[in-house]
Amino acid sequence: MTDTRFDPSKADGRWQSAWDKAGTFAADSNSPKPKSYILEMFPYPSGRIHMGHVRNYTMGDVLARYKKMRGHEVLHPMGWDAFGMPAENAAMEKKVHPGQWTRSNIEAMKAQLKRMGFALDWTREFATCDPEYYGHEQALFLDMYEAGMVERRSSEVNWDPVDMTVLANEQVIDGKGWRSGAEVEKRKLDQWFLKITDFADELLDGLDELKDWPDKVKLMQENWIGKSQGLQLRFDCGYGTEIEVYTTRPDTIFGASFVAVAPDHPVAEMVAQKNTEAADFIKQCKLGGTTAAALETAEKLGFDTGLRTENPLDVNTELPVYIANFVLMDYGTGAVMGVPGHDQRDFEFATKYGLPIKRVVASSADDATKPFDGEAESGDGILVNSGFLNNLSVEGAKAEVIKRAEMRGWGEGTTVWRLRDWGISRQRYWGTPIPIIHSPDHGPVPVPRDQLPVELPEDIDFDTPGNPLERHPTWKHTVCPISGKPALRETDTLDTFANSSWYFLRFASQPDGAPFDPAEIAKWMPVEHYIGGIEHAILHLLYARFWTRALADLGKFEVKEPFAALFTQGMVTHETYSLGDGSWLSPSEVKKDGADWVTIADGAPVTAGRVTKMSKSKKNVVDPDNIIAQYGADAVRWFMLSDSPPERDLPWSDAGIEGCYRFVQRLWRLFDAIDPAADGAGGAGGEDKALARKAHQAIVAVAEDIEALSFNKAVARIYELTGAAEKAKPGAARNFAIRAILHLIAPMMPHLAEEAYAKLGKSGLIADAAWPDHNPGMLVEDEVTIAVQHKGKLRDTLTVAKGLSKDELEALALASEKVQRSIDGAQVRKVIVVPDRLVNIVT
RNA sequence: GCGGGUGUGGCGGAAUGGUAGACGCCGGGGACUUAAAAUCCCCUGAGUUAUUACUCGUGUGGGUUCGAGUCCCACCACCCGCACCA
Repeated sequence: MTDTRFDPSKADGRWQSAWDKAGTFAADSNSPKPKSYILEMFPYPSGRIHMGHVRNYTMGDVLARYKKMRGHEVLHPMGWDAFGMPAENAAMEKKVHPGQWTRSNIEAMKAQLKRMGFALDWTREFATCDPEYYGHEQALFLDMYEAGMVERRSSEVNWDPVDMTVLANEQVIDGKGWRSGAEVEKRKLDQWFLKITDFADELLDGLDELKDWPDKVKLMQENWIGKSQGLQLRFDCGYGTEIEVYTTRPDTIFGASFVAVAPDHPVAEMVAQKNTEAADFIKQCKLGGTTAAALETAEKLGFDTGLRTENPLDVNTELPVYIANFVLMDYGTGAVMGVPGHDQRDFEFATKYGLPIKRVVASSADDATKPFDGEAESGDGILVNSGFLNNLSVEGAKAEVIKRAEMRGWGEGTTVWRLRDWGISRQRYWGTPIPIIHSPDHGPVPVPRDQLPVELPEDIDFDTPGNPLERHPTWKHTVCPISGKPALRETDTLDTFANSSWYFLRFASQPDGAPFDPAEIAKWMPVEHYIGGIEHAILHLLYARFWTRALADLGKFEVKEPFAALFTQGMVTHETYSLGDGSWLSPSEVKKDGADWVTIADGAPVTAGRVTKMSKSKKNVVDPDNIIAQYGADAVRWFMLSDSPPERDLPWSDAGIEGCYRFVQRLWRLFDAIDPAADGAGGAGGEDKALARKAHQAIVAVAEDIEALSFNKAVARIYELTGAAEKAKPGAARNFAIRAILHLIAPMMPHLAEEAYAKLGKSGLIADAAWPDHNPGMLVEDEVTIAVQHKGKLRDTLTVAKGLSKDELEALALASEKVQRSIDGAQVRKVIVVPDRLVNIVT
């Protein structure tokens, strides 16, 4: 009873080294135990760990430690998603080599992660910028290349005409280059693509197997893949010109009032050759960025080509052919038929250019002439004003039009995917070099396997914009592997999403001469729980699923889906602070003065603003390191798990972390209160039994909560049991409850748990201990509280023995004085009884 | 613009269609102390009221039901993603 305070500054480091020394968290693939692979999305080494990482890795850590207590052999690895643009930006701004910058960031962040006491297997650590890792990635790329999964074709990029460089979407701000401020243009380049569309069907169907993925993520992926059934039809424009159009609404064909093609459609280009106005319009369309959001929010512009076509089902209608900026060459056929009445985009376009808006779907035949209320109607109904389609349902009309088109030969029913092939070329230095040699005689040729990895040159400069690999004096000059004649290396590097598309396989096994070992993959994969941010719901997760399927197709292993269960956690948020001039202040620069906020420096008034995601730009960040130093890792971990459900945002608060620290100390005092002499004492009656029951219930409930990742509920249970144990009299039941609490918190507050475990004289580590057993007979309550309602409103509650019959409950409820007063002599018409729950009396 | 989500006290949140607000934070009152810190106890959705009790209350407006935070319809606000940020 000498240590009245738990001192994390001493205990944290002690147990972190103890785990390291014992190799507690090194995964043994030869263990006979059931395997659990717990993985959190690995971080980009930006320089500092942020609270989002802390939250993410704390959740995974609790699961990993819990599974270990449950007798599983756990793989819980960590590494670094180390390629990417920030390193190049640092190189330009701070004149430091991207590799050196990245390596020192990794070192700093690893030390921070260690201070959190995460149960990680550091023996499997790697960074994607390790030549060994990206060398294997190059080999996998060549495997895909040789299997016909890779293609080279022309595609648009954001081009900065002043800096003469390709820009990422995030570097385009309001259509202008972030550094030069120049108007960005779309420019076509030859680039490499992975043919993910060949897997579209599989990736869509595979979603059904993912029982433990959130429905919202599966729905987002489903919509992204975007399988649609429709009609591909041809419009004859005369002069031997035909426009192939794809539509998902063939039923509305009688409502068509124009045809529009993409600015880079062959027909648009043909028109532009003879018509300078058309050429100018297309040039206009090339301004601005390439993102879908930019294209779709831009004002809808069209150019009348002068070409005219006719509706194949309604030859009396002449349809103008437009070039339109909202039509995408990449989707469908690059041309659409415009039906303004039943498509909002077409409606706006038709309104702007004075084209007819015709109703062809209505809720009933009587509404055939009903005017539109300022917008298109895309809902269901029956066909009107549509000749032989009249009175058919939308679905029936679709089938009828497709049937007729196929019969007459002017179109056919087809499936179209929204998903596009994955452009993986990046005109940048800090990435995986694409292992291809451009031979003057043989075209693109794979780099021979024995020459892998193709390593990045170290001596590069970032003094001028553009790709340093392209400018390097010697690196790209090599010889053709076939002819031996001089040839040039591919200077594009792989999209960094490629690096994160197979890292989980490398964590599971890392043999010397191969990317991974199929036997080890079979032992560990799929990942049992994958945890990360919702922002990765589509791209990263779809690409990782694709690589896994592609590699399985190549016969590398059997697993088709990499992540059995997915969990997407919310962000860590914080209040924002700003001065009158709108400049942001960090939480460490402000303090509370009564009800107001002021600067610490000179007491100037501060406006406390909205609670938003912690971000450097708004300065509303709290550095985990400072918090760990002040409160210890366990208080921080507890905060990350408390209160907010893990899938929702977690608002950081100083009061909250202080509360967590107080709870750490409260537990420490409670653990001190175990009295081994009382273990044999105490009966099974009254309070003792109630506390013992609470403890048994908590053991079951906390386990269920952790398995469901409902950490906030587990935390609330532990608070409840702690409160009950504190109030209880010393005795066997109390000792049992306290020991249970010690084990229940072990995955969440491992340093405190180890310290208390040792102090209780236990040998070994609680990290290696088992989850406590419970007695099923101790779970059942023998009394229940019944709600008694009159006309749906609560009038009284009754505490009764569990399992009373409906009649008994009804009698008891009617006997209640409060209920009688409420009924006030009115006639009872109906009584609803839910056993062990409630009685509702209706008068 | 399109796709997906979220909305409950001062704050974070809990609640198989069945007692709304568990648990935590903040706040108020008290105990201990020379004093403070720490700790412990009590109160704490709003309103009316005798501490009895009643009314209102889960983003807004409708609906289904004996009973709706939960189900249905319409709307509002905010957040995430949109293919070269990771």
